Amino acid sequence: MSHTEYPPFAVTADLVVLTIREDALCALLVRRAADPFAGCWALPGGFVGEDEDTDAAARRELEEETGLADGTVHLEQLASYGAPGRDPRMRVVTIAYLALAPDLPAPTAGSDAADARWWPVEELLADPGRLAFDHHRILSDGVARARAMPENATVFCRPEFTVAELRRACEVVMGTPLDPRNFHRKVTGRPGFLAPTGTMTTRDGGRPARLYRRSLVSRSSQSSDDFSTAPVR
Amino acid sequence: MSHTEYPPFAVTADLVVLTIREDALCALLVRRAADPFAGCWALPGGFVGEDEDTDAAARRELEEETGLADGTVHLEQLASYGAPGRDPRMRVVTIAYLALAPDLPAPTAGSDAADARWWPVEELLADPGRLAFDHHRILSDGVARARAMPENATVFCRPEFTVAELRRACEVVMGTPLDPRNFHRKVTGRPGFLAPTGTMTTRDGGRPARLYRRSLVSRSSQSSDDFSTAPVR
DNA sequence: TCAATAGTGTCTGTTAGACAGTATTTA
DNA sequence: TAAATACTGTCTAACAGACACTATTGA
Repeated sequence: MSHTEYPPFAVTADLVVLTIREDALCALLVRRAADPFAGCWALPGGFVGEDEDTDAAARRELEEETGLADGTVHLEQLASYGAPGRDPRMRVVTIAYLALAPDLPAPTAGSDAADARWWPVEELLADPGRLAFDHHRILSDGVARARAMPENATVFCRPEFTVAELRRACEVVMGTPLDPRNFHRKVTGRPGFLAPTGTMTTRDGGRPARLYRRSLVSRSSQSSDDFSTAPVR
Repeated sequence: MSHTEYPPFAVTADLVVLTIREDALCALLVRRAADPFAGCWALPGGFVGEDEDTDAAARRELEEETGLADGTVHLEQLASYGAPGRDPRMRVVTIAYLALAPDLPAPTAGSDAADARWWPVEELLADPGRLAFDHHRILSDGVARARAMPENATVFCRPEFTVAELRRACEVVMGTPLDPRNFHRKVTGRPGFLAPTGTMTTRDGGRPARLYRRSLVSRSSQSSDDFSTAPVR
């Protein structure tokens, strides 16, 4: 580019927020109050501020939408979407973020959202026309990413959780049943992955189970393989 | 955002183009002709056109810079970079792409580049102040991504290549020596990964080796594990 | 002949996954 | 006691990695 003229873009940070509710992977959607797509369900998000880092904008939107402090949530960049015409008003580039959150109370409707609620992703993915803009595609990409990293299923659990609870979270994310005994061995045998609290609980019934907390050991030292203990077809 | 006002951004598509030259992983850089950072080396790239898809802009820049037709090159989105102040002139959001290319003739200087050449990434990564803007960080992210997917090392090879040539490409990408025999068994034993051409070559010396072509079988059916046959320290 | 590289076979330790069996709670 | 869940042990098939060995070229 040899001269200083560049077309102006609007930039938004949009969120694929996933959680587990009633044994189903769910995504947070808001119902749009204004045109375009007024009344339609869409991913939460919004325009990036003039002096705002795009990552910071994502964190801000996340907190506005869920009320969640950072640290409880896993937040990472997903991808960018910049096809012309994806917003009928103007040229918009969207930077999508993937957020994995523990189960939350009913979400609060934001200022520009008529409504906000959790939807099972299976239902959403089955109907490509349900979401505004190209949000179906973004959601689909986000769910695929989440499924590819079941190691992060700990963020779907309470701060202190049992191995069985973590296993059920993994099962929901992956969509496959896992062998409880192999899962237990694998997950407890990985050094630095789970930190035992020393306490027990009987909230799952049966014999009391040890409670664990997510370990704070640096993630870099761990291989990123999953817990696939799928019992095969 | 309840009203229709959005700060304007410029959007660029920048490229981390990697190839292998003389057994070293190299990145394509251009020397900037204009301010800011005039005379400094930077990633190739440029502003996204008013009616241009961001992905298309990346492909266009790639072809302008390397003269390569699509199909010979592996191109994928890397990440977005949108911190305020990363371009001193104005607010710019950069969508970075990772391109893996076979060895190419000396690159042609573009219209806005005073010069263009390949640099060993090791040298570039060792000096964080060498590149313009935040391009050191982007390059670093791109190299990390490339190292994480040695399955794609075939794009660094000629259209028809031997197992040894593919192995050397993998070794360069991963930075580790690989056992030739185990590598051979693993790579030829993976169904649908390599397509034998039926011809042989002696260009590597010694006993003639079979030539292979990258197989066109859908990638989705393959597990994404690597070829790590590292002989350990 | 030797040197170099291609390609195959074989062994060993680790791991995934299947599943038996024991332990500890509530009803 | 039975039912439920937690946890441990063991077996097997597959696989990674180490390395011996044979095959086929050029010098």
